[in-house]
Amino acid sequence: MMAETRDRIIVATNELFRRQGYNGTSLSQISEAANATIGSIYHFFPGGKEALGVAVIETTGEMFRELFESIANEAPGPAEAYVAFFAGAGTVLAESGYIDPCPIGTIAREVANVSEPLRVAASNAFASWISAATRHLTNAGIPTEQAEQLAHVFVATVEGTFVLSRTQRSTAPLESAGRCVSRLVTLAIDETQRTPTP
Amino acid sequence: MMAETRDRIIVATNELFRRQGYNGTSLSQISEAANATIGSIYHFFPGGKEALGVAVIETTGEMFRELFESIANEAPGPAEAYVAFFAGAGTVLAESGYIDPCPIGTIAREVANVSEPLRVAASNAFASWISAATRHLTNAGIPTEQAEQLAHVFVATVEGTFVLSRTQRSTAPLESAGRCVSRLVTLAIDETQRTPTP
DNA sequence: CCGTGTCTAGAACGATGGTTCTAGACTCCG
DNA sequence: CGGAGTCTAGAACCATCGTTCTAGACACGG
Repeated sequence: MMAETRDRIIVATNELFRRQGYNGTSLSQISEAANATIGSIYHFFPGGKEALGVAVIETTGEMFRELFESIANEAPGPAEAYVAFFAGAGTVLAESGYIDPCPIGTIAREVANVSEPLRVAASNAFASWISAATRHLTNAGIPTEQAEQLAHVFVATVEGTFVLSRTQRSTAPLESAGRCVSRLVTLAIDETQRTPTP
Repeated sequence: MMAETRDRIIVATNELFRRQGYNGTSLSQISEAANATIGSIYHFFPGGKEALGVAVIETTGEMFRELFESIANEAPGPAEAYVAFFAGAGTVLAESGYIDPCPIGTIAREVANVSEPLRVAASNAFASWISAATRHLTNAGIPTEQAEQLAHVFVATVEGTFVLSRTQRSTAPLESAGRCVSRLVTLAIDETQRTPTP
């Protein structure tokens, strides 16, 4: 009973943040969307809106990391994984009427210089994605340093295409990004195989 | 006299939006930072905060497009241009204490589903960057379709690395992105030269 | 000197923001 | 029953939001 309401609050907040950002969303909106009174929100998140934001970032961060890992595991190869990831994001984006698929980047840009707790939460979420992608790429045989570089670019491109595709209401940037990231990965693997580890 | 105040308002608003986003910035803050009364703001922007936001996006959009073009012209080759662009962005970011270098992406994510005028302004700004980059790449001999794809990825990566670098307070993502985008460009040019246009 | 147009000053408006607080309702173990 | 703990209801708080409005300051051609 208790976790149910808490989860409803987080889910509703997540969607509202994705649609209108952190500062553009009021607690009364959240209360209405989650079918929970403002008193309930403060009961579960005594730190108020900021604490709720941190919880949303942490939840979403884990969710995306798991999503990436499951797509990476199911894909026939590393290169295909990235195409599949961007393609999936495109479908979600278009189906939702071009609501932002990810609240983390939005919140980060709004408050990175204003709220340390929120900035740190976002930074941790990104870091977990980067290390998941790095792990995935080193498993494919790419040397650590280069894998980290590619992982950075992957995460950055994800966030960047979300802005671009959403603003232009088109999935074309996502598709381009999938192809390009996948090309970078195959290129790195080819190089590795030409010069095998001594 | 008149254009002076108007410019001061736009410059101050630009910086405040970069630091705290659109909804996180109040007109009273803008008024104070620009040394202009709220009456002045409404005199120059009768459409209120939204119209001011559109003006900021348009101004910044042109500024970045010109910046890209001048860097592209000065660089010894297409590949070097992108490394230089990301490196320059990194310097600006670090020097400013990791304030967002670009208000457009922030505003876009906050209000793309809430304010059509702002969404359209952001979309136009991005489109102008994409077409500038596409022009630059086709001039280097890359076929149109592939040039457009690369231009999409370039712009998306710029916006994405801004979020990432700012949140993590590190210029590493920007450097990785410069290297990777530049590698994609040289790769495309190499392919073009191997299979010259019939 | 006058008056027209541009720009600024700042009070006033209703609405809503996040937060706090006190009661009340519910569950569940004894 | 009963009472401790968990959760909800909703009024009340002050601050601030974006916007509007009316006066006044200033410049300048006649």
